[in-house]
Amino acid sequence: MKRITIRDVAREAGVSVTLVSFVMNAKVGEDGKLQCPVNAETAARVQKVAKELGYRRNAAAASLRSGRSNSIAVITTDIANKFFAGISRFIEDKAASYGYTVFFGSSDENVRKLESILDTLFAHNIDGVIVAPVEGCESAIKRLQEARIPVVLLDRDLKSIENVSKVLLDDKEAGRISTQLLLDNGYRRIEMISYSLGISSLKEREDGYVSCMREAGYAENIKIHHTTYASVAEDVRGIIRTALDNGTEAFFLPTYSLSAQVMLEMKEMNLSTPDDFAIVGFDKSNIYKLFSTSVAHIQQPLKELGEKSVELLCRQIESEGQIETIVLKPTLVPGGSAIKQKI
Amino acid sequence: MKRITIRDVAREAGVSVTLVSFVMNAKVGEDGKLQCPVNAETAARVQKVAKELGYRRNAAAASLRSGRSNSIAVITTDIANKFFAGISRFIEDKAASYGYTVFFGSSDENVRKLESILDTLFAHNIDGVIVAPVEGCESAIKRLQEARIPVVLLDRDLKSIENVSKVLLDDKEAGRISTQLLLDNGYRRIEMISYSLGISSLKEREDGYVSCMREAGYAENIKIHHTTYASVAEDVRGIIRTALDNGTEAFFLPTYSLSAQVMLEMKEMNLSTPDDFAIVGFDKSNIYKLFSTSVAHIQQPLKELGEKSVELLCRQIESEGQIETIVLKPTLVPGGSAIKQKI
DNA sequence: TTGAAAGCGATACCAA
DNA sequence: TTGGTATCGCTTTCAA
Repeated sequence: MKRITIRDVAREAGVSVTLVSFVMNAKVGEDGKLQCPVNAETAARVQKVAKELGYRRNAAAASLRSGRSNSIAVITTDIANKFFAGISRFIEDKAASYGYTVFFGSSDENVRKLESILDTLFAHNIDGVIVAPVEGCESAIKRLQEARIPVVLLDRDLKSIENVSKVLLDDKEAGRISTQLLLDNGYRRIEMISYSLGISSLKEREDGYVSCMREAGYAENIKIHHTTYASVAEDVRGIIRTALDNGTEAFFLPTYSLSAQVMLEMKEMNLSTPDDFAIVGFDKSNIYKLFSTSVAHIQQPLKELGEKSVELLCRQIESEGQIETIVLKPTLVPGGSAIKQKI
Repeated sequence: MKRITIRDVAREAGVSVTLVSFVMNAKVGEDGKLQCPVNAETAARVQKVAKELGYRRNAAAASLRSGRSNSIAVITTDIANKFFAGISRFIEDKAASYGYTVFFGSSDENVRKLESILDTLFAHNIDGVIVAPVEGCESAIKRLQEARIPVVLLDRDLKSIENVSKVLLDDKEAGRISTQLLLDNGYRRIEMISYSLGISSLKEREDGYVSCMREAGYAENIKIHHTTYASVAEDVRGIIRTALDNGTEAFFLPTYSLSAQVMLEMKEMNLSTPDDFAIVGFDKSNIYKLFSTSVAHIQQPLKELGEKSVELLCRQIESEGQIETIVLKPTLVPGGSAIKQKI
């Protein structure tokens, strides 16, 4: 079964391959008409023949000739991670609406892996990349830019990179409102557990916490514990034990996994919130509703994050140099875990 | 900045493009040597030059000429869904190890959407497809086969399709052991809530429940409630209310979303497990640990499911007609939600 | 072991 | 509005 080519369609329709190409690439205007320099009747005939013959464009040929591929890449740290999995879906749908197919890749917070994925994608002539940068990936991003591949940074900022669009959460604000909620409810000895990942989003969430504590006059209570993916379970256990002894009253947990880990540990140790600790978690999840006491948490606007990043990328692809940074606001979902303690 | 082509490398290395092509495509044998009909020294020189010049293969050109693309597609119903997001990650990694890049797509349980995704992928010359079939997609799958594109069915079976590899969970067994756990702990009035999706996996889980109940002599207690994604919240509430009145003792919940929904509703209604109902849930999640009482649940071997599907697909791509069906076993994770009721 | 040359199927340029 | 044709970069014969 031979593949139907543009030539077959041209022959059958009695026109040149040029016309067929025009018709097949024409966009439908707002008036419902095809936007291309082809006679409407001819165009209709070509479409009919193409359909009858079961013609499908060969993307490889188109890409070879045009240098574009109608596909974009999304590189997050882990597509199985709650936050990125949620966003990916919105990216996928939005990209499809622009006519782009999406390659997904997971970097595992690892520069080498990120570079190897980019290498593969280079070969595929991708038209643009949405990437959640990892520590130390600046040069990889710069190489993309040198190859004139449009880039959008998602979720994490790289201050040293210019000429990229960015779609970020107002992470500082997230840290602030979480801390403020705790302060408002009478907690003073508020601590934070974070990852030492060297990425802007966590850094900003920490900054938000710190500045809020400072402004409220509790600078001396500021304490940020740092852990890693590998040792989080163990570290969290230790942190909680110490906190019990030290009279810590509350924790701000700036990611889903940290929140889950703390909640698991509290369950294990038979601690309850807000009696033993008040907590504010991060990202949307059923766990916040299902915990013994509902847990207050920050919610990120996944849909906007995903869709905006596609929009900015497409804008760059279509007209080079259209750079923009979008910072979206977090929402604080209240919960029993951060209300005033019974005295 | 012009793109470096195979020609540039050839000129610089003083050899023909043919040789460069050979070298760039050579696989490294077990002995660490390149497996290609090229002098080892020449090959080394070519590799060196290619690296110096920063050569990157143009996948579009290669694909156009060879008809293959070194990329595969994975179409699940929703990449943001816990189960598929988890599996995707394993697929991605395994595919990379075989040298394949992966396109992901979400069908939303919708044949039309699945077909539209396949159309796009057709254009991209994909070498194979891993797909979680949806109700009524048989003809779409058959079209793939006619185009000689290798297919692996994942998670759900289509009895009427021949000549595909399949990677499935032993869903009937999952239904059986869940039900048996409840029976073993003294529950008799066990019911099930399921989706009316017309897919084999749910059907089999239901069959497992039914046959287990029957064999235990409680056929008259068999009851399966069916709901839909759109109305699950509302339906579950109703089902639970009715169950309270009717003296239902336990529920088997064959998906994560059903489990979560039931748990949310129970929390809302201030019901506890196993006192009000015993429950057995599905898929791995923190919610089962964090609920007031830990919840027993079925765990699927995500890693095996993902990796095996890539393996079977690659085997088919490499030697056409190598078909195999793999059925993996579920694991039952016990929990307080299904232990004997205090009397 | 090496090289020359013929396409793969589209797009894009130029001419009509 | 239409058509002819060079060309994108690679793989793949076939011949040397």
